[in-house]
Amino acid sequence: MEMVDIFKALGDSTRLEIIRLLLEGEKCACMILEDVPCVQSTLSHHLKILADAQVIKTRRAGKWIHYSINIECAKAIEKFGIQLEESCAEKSNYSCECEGE
Amino acid sequence: MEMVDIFKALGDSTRLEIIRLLLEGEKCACMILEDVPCVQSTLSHHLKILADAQVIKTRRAGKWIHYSINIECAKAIEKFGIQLEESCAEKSNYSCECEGE
DNA sequence: TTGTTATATTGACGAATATCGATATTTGTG
DNA sequence: CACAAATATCGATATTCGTCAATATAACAA
Repeated sequence: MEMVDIFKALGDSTRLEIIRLLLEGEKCACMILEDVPCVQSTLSHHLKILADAQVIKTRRAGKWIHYSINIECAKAIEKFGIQLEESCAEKSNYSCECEGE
Repeated sequence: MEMVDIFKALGDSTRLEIIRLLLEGEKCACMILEDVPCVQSTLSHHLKILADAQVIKTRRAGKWIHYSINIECAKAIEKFGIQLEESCAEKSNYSCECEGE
C-alpha cells in the first residue's frame, strides 16, 4: 500500500465522488453508476484504480460485486495527516541551513 | 482548500518526496533542490502546485523563499481519514439496494 | 443451452501533466 | 548602477490519464 498510489487514486474528482458515495456503506457497481456521470466501462476503470491502490475492497456476491472503503487505507491516510501535523509542531527550533550564507 | 486538489498535489512521487523533506521542518527551495532529482525549473513548478493546493505555505526571507507544511491541510487530511474510518464502522447495518432484485 | 444482467477489458483519441532548457524576475551586494 | 544568487515563467515535447464505444467474461435463470 503506497501512499503515492493512494493519493493518485483520490486525486480525481470522479473517483473522489465514488468514495463519498461509499461513505454511506458498501455498494455494488450498478448502484454507484446511478450517481456518477460516466458510462459503465469508465466506472469500471475508476473502480480498478481505487482497488489497485487498496483504497477500496471488493466482495463478490453472485452476479454483483460490492465495493467498500478499506479501513487500512483510511488509517494510513489519518496517520499521514497526523505525521504532517506533528512535523509542524516540531519545526519551531529548526532553521534552514541556507540562512548562514 | 479542495480535497481533490490536495490529493492531486500529493499524487506525484516527486512532490511526495518534497513533502517528506519538509517533515524535517521549513526549507528553502535551494535546499530542497539538493535532495530532489530534477532541475530548478521543475522543482519550482512542483512547489507551485503544492502551494496552490495549500499543502505547503511560503515565507519570503530576503533572497530566499522558505516552504513548510500547512497545518490546516494536515488537519484536513487527518479528518478525511477519520471520516473514512467512521464510515467503515457504521456500514454494518447497511445493505446495497440491488440485493433485492 | 440460450438469454440476460453485471462487470471487465480493449483500443482509440483528446486533454492534462511532468519534464527540460532558455529566459525573466526578484532581491541583495558591491 | 552592474552583478550574482534564488526563484518563477515560457515554450516545446513526451508521456500519462480520462473517457468512450465495442467487445469479452462471469454468474445466474429458464
